[in-house]
Amino acid sequence: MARPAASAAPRPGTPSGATSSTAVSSSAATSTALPSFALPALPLPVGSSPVGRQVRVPKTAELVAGQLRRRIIRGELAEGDALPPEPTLMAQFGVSRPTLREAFRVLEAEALISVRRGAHGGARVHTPSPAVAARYAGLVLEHRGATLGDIHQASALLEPPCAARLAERRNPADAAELRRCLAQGDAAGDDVGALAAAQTTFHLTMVQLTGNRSLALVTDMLHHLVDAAGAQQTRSLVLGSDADATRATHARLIDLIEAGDATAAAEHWSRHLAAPGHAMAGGPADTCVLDLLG
Amino acid sequence: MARPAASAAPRPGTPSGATSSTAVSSSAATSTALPSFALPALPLPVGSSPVGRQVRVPKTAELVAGQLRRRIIRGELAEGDALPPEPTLMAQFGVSRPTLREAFRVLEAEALISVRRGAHGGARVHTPSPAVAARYAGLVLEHRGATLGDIHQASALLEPPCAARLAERRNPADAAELRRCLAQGDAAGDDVGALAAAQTTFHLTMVQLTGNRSLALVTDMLHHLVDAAGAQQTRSLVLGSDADATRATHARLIDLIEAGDATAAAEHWSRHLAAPGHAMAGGPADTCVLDLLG
DNA sequence: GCATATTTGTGCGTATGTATT
DNA sequence: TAATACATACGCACAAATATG
Repeated sequence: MARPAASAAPRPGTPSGATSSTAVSSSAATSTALPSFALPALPLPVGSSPVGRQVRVPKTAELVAGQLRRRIIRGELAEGDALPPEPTLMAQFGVSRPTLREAFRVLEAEALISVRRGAHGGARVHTPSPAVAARYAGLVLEHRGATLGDIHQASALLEPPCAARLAERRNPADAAELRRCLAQGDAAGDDVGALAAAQTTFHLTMVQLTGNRSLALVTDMLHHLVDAAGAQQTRSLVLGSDADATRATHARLIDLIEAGDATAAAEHWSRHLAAPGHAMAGGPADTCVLDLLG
Repeated sequence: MARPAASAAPRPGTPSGATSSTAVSSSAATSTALPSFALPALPLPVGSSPVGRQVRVPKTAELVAGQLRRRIIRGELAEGDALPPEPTLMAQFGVSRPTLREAFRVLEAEALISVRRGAHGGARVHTPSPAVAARYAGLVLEHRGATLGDIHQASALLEPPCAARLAERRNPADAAELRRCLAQGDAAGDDVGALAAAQTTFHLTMVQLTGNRSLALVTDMLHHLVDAAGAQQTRSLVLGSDADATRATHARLIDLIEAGDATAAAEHWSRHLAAPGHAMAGGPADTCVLDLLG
């Protein structure tokens, strides 16, 4: 005997009686409050050309995590929303507690939820953050032995074209936004942390104004990585040159953008990023391999 | 009673008697074969300026996953290596099976291990792949409503400077490597899948030859995303223009690199990526928001 | 301080899949 | 082809830690 009530969901993945692929999708609540989700037929990620593809039977927890993940990414579950308590979710998904907890750990590792215990605890939803994307990219880079200078070089190659694009379109709002970042740095005063953050924000904002979300994300990820790496090891290099010089350089970029001189803006920014104080190009960071995760 | 043997590890995270931060680091094996890892004092990822930082007590499974993850990233565990069976790991880490399984699910979601059951099954180690990094970046982008065209624009802005750099340094080996990619595409023949793969490889190789691992990773991620998105929805757009034209364009880039004309190479590549056939700039993909994960 | 709600970690049993014989 | 042994997958129930009011 044992496994007396294996719940309604008959372990998807095994081709039992799943003839109708159209999920039941019960219209709202019947009487008990268990309508929301149910594990549908698995998508079976078959790939490309070779007809026979390696099959990887997805574990139940993976399916549950996938369901919740999709709802979060789609925006059906927004930042701060509370997920139902464990017993409710167990009933809704038709899985046991260990399985549900496995799904929770996965989503928690992706920073898509955070689980607190105690009264009024439970799982809370979070917006997918560039920091997590950066973390995984950092894993790959660390495994490949990339250096800190490598990452900075990438920024140095990526950002100048963005500056050029801003100069080309010559939108007054862009310059205004950048000046606001400049002011934010001025307001930082003695707080070196706030000053560094403001300078990072300047770079990121510049790319964001381009309007390209992918470039903005990549830039954000790269800056996250230098922050994470720099926080661990070489805390000294940060702000190598004095703040006044960088401020002036940033201000000059805004002028060039306003003037509409694309090539000058790109070249200016390229020089700025190659400067030893800021960029540590060819400097010590070039030989300093990443070591995130302690 | 119950919880009869809570094992040696007294649940790190609780500041019990962890006065000595230097881990014990037992010198190899004592007598029984459980020497390898033990959960050390948690790193406590305290952040930046504000002294009081939000504390997030790490779950045990998270710690176990972190240990294994680090060993994989550091290269101590290489591709294909088999992890010990569950009972052994349970003893080594001093955790129960559900906890260990939670850690397994996390690492499996990160594609750092794959667990098969049955005889000679168990967890097998995998190299961190750009595909996973791309998946998480894709989550962020999808949540932010980025379009397929957005991603392509990023590539279009990122790759030309790489072409310029190759032209500047004028290394014969670079041209040779690119010609090999070209030949690979020629060998594809009628197989459109192989042809598309070869063309993607050309782009990626071009960036890889730059020597910058971060740029290579980012480029790889972007291409992974268009592949994943394109595989789902608009399978038609792929290879919009005929293959001969793109082949000629690719070949021309090699010539410009060999000639050492950096600006021409960059401009040529920029035009190539902006071409409607290849780039779908301003085309239908511009309004086509990402929809990975079904 | 105490009651309550909620997650956390654990032990153990059964089911199922996989390779070997 | 069938039997068998191995290893994970999933389930249930209990005790402990924890945060709220």
